Amino acid sequence: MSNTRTQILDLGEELIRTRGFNAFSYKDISEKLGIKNAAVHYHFPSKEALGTAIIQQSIDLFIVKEKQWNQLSSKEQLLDFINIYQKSHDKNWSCLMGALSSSVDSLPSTMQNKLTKMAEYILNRLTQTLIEGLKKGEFHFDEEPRAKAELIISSLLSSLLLSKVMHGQIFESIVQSIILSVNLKTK
Amino acid sequence: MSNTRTQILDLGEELIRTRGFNAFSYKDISEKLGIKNAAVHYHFPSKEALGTAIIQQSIDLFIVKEKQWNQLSSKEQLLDFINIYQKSHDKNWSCLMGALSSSVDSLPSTMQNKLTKMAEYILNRLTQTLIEGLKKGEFHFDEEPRAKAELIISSLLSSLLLSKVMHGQIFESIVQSIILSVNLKTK
DNA sequence: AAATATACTTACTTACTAGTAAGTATATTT
DNA sequence: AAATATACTTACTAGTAAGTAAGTATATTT
Repeated sequence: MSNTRTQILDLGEELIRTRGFNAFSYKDISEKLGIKNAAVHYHFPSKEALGTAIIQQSIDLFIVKEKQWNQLSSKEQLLDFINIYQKSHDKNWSCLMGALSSSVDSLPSTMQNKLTKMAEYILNRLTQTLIEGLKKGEFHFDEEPRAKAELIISSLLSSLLLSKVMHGQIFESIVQSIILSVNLKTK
Repeated sequence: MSNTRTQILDLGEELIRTRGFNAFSYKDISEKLGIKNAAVHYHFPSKEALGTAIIQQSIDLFIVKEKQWNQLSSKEQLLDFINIYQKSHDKNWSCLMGALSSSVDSLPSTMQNKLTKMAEYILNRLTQTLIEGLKKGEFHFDEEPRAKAELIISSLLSSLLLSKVMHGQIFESIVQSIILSVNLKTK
């Protein structure tokens, strides 16, 4: 796998997560990487192919993370999950799901389907972490684990989006709320 | 104010909330309304002008709603707020904030600024409702009202986005979580 | 050494984008 | 009745979009 291909994928992801899928062009990528737009088409024949590859890369990355989770406590798994969003927040990027779901009706169906798979994959995995953490007594909450997972993912996704628009510390505030709501003692 | 102007505003809002600001053109609007693209430019000289007018329309609508709230209990205010999102969910639309914040870095600064104002306006108003509801004993929760308002807005915004991508009842599930978390007895 | 595969560039096409200048029909005001 | 304002259409421009066909330099394989 060439370096250029990786650079295109990474820059494409950045552009999607800061500007949105429909707000960047192959020219944006080729100029920044010092290549011609046809070179981008060489690696990714269509924007649809690039888009799906970027989503797939994100899924692959999560699968790697997930494997590491098996060695961690449920509490550590949740904190590691939150940390993914923390890193995005530090760069003032939204998450891929937040970036793409808002314009999903304008996306090619291959991207829509991959996005659906990604969402369900991540939600299922976080639900699993919550179920196990409850069983082991690491978490304490009354809601259904799946509903709790939906709430956690939703609020993290939005807090990245709203951080870009609002002043104040909404991301930090949301993270605090999440941690309190599963009864984790972090101090 | 002409009917065409209103139709452009409404269709523009629909396009933003289903496809995103960068995924529609004046052609999409003119064709659907049976007019020429120059007619759209007559009412809104630039896409930036159209975009800011759409955000402003949304703010104006919220201000009207807000005035009605003064006659309602805090509980009713919250349910009415949730109902705004319910109506969007019924149409499978995202909210304007969710639709625009994800691509905020690609938007003209006038739109960015108006979006910031809208976010802070709505968040302040919901915080006020929560503070009053707490004081009057209509709500029961331990968190800071502003943090609670952030969590409610975030989770509603995201649940609209994720509804477009995931199967299942995430919107309904999130609404239930919110209602439980302020200790409203709805039954 | 020749053939082939990889990673591009050059040069282009077609289609669409926002935006504009000038003209026209109709309604409203003076 | 004439002047003006409103709400458009016609016809265009300049720029950008995604995408492609054909060529080239370099590395790898046979």
